[in-house]
Amino acid sequence: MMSMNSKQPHFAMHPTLPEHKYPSLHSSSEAIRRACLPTPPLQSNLFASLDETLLARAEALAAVDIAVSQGKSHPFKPDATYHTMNSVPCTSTSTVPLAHHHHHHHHHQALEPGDLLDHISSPSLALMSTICRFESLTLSHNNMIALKPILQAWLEEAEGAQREKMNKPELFNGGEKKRKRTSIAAPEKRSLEAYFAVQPRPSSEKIAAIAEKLDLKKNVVRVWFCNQRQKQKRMKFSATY
DNA sequence: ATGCATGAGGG
DNA sequence: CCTCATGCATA
Repeated sequence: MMSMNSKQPHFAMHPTLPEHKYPSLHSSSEAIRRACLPTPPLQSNLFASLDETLLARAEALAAVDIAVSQGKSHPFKPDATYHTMNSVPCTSTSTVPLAHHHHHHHHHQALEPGDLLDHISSPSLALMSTICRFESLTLSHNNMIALKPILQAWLEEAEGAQREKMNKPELFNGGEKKRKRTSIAAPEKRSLEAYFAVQPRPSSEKIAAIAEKLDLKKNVVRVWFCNQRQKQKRMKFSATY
């Protein structure tokens, strides 16, 4: 109905530092992406390359509580033949466990590495959403391929960062600004979809006209079309398979 | 789980 | 300007 978009011109002014939480992930992202581009499009072997163990390990790290509680009382089975060593005995890894199941026992032992794991290695909400899209097939093919090494790298980085994180004194804290997400109302969204159906790539002037008609910022409309095109491509891909 | 936003890279 | 991968906020 009305313009519910209460957004700031943050694209015109971003005074503070972008704060990279995962610099290693960022830098490796581009490198891996470019390294994966010249690879032949083997879509048939897509899921063959997506080792279940990789996702399983990521999910296990995401729910450290589970892995910890099980890791403490890890019973070695003499009859089990695990030469691959990375088989985390977590909860069968069906889907990403968003909830935190705290099966913490009150062990009064002297030192427990589990207590360390309990406070760190939060996989960050960003990575979580990526994992979600990974599993819900809302990622492009190239993206999926590129993500496999990234996930692998993250696993190792997380292991190394575990002790560093808890020693962190939280140096610069206080200048946190939340990004506002514009909410496009349903009627406006339906209009945009109608425009998109006839012209998925409108010109700058057309975008401006649409923006004025719907009482939205031009950039909001432009970004909406960009995102809509991305969504369109993903849907085409997932419809193929 | 998904919608809007950002940023790098390409043209 | 775009696409593409990804992040952050939200329903």
